[in-house]
Amino acid sequence: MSKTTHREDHLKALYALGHSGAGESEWVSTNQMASHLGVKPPSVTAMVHVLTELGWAEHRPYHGARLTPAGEKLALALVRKHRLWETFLVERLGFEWDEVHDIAEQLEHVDSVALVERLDQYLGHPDVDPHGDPIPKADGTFRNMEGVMPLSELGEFECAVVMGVKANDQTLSAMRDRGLGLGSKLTKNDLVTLPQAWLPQLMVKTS
Amino acid sequence: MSKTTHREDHLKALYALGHSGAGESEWVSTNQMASHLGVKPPSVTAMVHVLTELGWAEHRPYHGARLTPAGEKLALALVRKHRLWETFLVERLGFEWDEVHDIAEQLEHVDSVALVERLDQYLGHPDVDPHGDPIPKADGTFRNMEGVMPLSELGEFECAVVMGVKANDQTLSAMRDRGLGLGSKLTKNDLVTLPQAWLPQLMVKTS
DNA sequence: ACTTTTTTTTAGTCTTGGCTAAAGTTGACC
DNA sequence: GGTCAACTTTAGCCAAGACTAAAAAAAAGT
Repeated sequence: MSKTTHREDHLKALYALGHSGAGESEWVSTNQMASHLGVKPPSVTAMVHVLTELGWAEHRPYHGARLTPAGEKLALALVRKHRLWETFLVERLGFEWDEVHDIAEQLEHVDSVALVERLDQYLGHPDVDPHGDPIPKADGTFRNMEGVMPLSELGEFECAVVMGVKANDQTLSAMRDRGLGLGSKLTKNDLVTLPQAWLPQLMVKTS
Repeated sequence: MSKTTHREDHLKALYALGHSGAGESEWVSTNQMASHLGVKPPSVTAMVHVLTELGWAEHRPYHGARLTPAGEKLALALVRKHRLWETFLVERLGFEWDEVHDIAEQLEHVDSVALVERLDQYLGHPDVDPHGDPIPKADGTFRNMEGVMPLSELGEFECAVVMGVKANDQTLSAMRDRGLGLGSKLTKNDLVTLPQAWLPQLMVKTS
């Protein structure tokens, strides 16, 4: 692994372990980090010092470490890359959802802003990855998922907007042929005219 | 870079420098390797010893190194990955052919046989990459490149088709600006109007 | 409050791959 | 054949990140 990759792994661990709860960035213990990364505690201490030096983390000795805002931004970019690649592997290459983590783990360390942005565009700016985890946007914000649900669960509604689609290439292609895409407006009528199999795949929000 | 990535880089250098001519695997000098990899000669000597130990290269001191059949097989797998990723980047993500080398350089080190095979399938088992270089098959064989030669060696001809380009990113970009690409048709007239430096770089076939 | 256990940090070593400087080979030119 | 230049290898050092063992701090138990 490159120097950069090592740092990125520790950043991601800090992010993953510090955001398990709902709130802000929490203090993460050295032991937690070590077992998460499959490494011994002294190695973590050393790397935390490096991250602190870089301004990406802060360290309270014998207490733990947590990301600074700068570190959090970098961690979010990594999460974004990871989830975009997982989405690609499942939706385009046909992997199963449980096969992609290790591969995405490698792909996420590829360094190219242009690559990430083109991949995002190619995938249709997905809001969530194949596991249902939200994909951060380029600016580090998450799409507001408030009120977004499958069309099949919507019940009574007048007008809804397509916020996302969970379907394979073939279905996506068929949907596109019917003029369906992100932002498409749907009415009650579509509930009966659209193929019934699509209803749970269309993530929508009333408007 | 990981241990593996370093070894792979040296394997690829041995392959690239040892197959510039048409024939078999040639002896490659330490200096050649070093300048190709952007590294000092002693570092190359050390890594060649490692590759020798692994049975991937043989070393004649003060003479050079070359791949063993086992090493060649591994190198071909890397070339395959590199060219498949380049094809993906250009054909699916919309990159220009002069933008993709550095990214593919990173992607080729991702370790997953399943990923390469699915990518190959996703791209429709392409025979050549965006530069026209042949993509080795999984078994290490190439498509037939019969009749393809540099434009500079073509001699008399009426009409030729560009089958491949051997140039760095800058030159590729300049070629694109002149409307040159894979499949471009050339006439006798182009021999004088095109930059003379390009003639040995344009791999063509009469038609 | 004191002792004991757990956790964390520091100290020191190993591996890998880079480097410079020096020594050894090769080969070319008189 | 001898000398000199170029190239290659060896020797010895540095950096990064892993590890073990030992010291230091915090937490827990009595």
